[in-house]
Amino acid sequence: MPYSAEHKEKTRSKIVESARVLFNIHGFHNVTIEMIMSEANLTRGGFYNHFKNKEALFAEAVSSFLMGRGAQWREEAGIDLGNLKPEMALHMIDAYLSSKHLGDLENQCPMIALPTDVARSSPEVQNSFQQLLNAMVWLFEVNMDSNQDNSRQDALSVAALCVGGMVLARTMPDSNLAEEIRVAAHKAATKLYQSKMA
Amino acid sequence: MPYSAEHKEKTRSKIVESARVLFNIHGFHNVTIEMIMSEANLTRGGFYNHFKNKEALFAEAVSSFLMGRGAQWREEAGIDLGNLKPEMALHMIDAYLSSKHLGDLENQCPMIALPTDVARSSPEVQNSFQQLLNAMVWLFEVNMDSNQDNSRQDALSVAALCVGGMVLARTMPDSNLAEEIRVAAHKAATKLYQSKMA
DNA sequence: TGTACATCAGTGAACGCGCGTTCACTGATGTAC
DNA sequence: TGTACATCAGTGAACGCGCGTTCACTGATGTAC
Repeated sequence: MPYSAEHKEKTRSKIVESARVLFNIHGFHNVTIEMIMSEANLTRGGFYNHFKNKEALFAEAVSSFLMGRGAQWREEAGIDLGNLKPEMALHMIDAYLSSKHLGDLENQCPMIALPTDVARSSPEVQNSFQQLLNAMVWLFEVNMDSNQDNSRQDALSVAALCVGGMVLARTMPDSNLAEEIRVAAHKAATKLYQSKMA
Repeated sequence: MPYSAEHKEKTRSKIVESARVLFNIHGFHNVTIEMIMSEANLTRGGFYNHFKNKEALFAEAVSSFLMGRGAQWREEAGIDLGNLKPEMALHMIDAYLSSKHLGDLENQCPMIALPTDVARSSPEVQNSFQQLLNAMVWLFEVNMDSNQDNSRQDALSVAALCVGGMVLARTMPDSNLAEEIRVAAHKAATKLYQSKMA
């Protein structure tokens, strides 16, 4: 049994991570297997030792964000899932709708970078995407005052503001307008969340 | 001077329209020149009599929505730009965040169908996209009470809710969740607009 | 009015490149003895 | 402990298909006379 199982697992993760970054920046169709593998310091032929095809990798790349780079995001924003407090959802909104996040194409949330690609991809990819949204909505919802009505509805709306604001800001060629959108969505999301904050 | 200028203009529009529909449904990369031309009852070679390349057509397809199929949308929703009334912005929100709009992939707003493709495309395409957003924001802003503060900010937020809610709803594989998002965004957008309605 | 002509929108075959995928191979590693 | 061996992760060349783009051509149309 040459090469340990950990060895294989490790190169596999390297591939997933370089794919995540490249897909995020360039989009699914503009990234080639060759690009992904060479970014991971491998050659293209080895790809199929690890994945059925390009689309299967896409699903993994999207879902890897939640526990990978997304966890780092949460940490930097002071969000501790083991010890949640209602202010932490505010930090999430701050971090998500920050100009840093807008400019960080590499490590941006895939919901901003790839929604269109995902919508036209396989169910596996869409499920990965849905997990991301569910996690985000959960964070808002669980920190809202459970005595108030419609907290789920508002949690969903805050998520729509976060994603919608960033998707639009990312696409505008006029960066002043992009900033306006980002700031507006940030204020609206904060206000909406605070109105229901536990 | 064989073939009238109108003749050429007519087939040109036919190409733009079939491109708009196909891009909307399948995304930029999944549509071929061959598909576009045969949808317009033409053969692929003629394409370059009308457009510099595929991306130039993309820009036109996106911007054609505003005065083309988008105008039809507005009409059906009872929005008359020549005789605007504040309720008409509510109708816009209703129509935009309707389940009909969500399911109508062909004639959906390109901001929902194509944001990711546009973000990675040429400045021309991005300008077309920005026009769409500006038009939407303008409709909200101009109908808000100008005595109140931050009406532009709220207009931008309503737009972010409209687009974000629909982008997310379109991408969810779980259609119950998709509906939840759409309805939540609709309520939030309506409430936000009404709070500033003129 | 009818006919020859020039134009150019439209045709369809061909080109050439790039990319996803396959495949025969190689060589690093862990194991058996 | 050292050596032969089996495994399989990784290599890199090749395949084959599809697509954007080009090009020589054709034939429908408006114009000149």
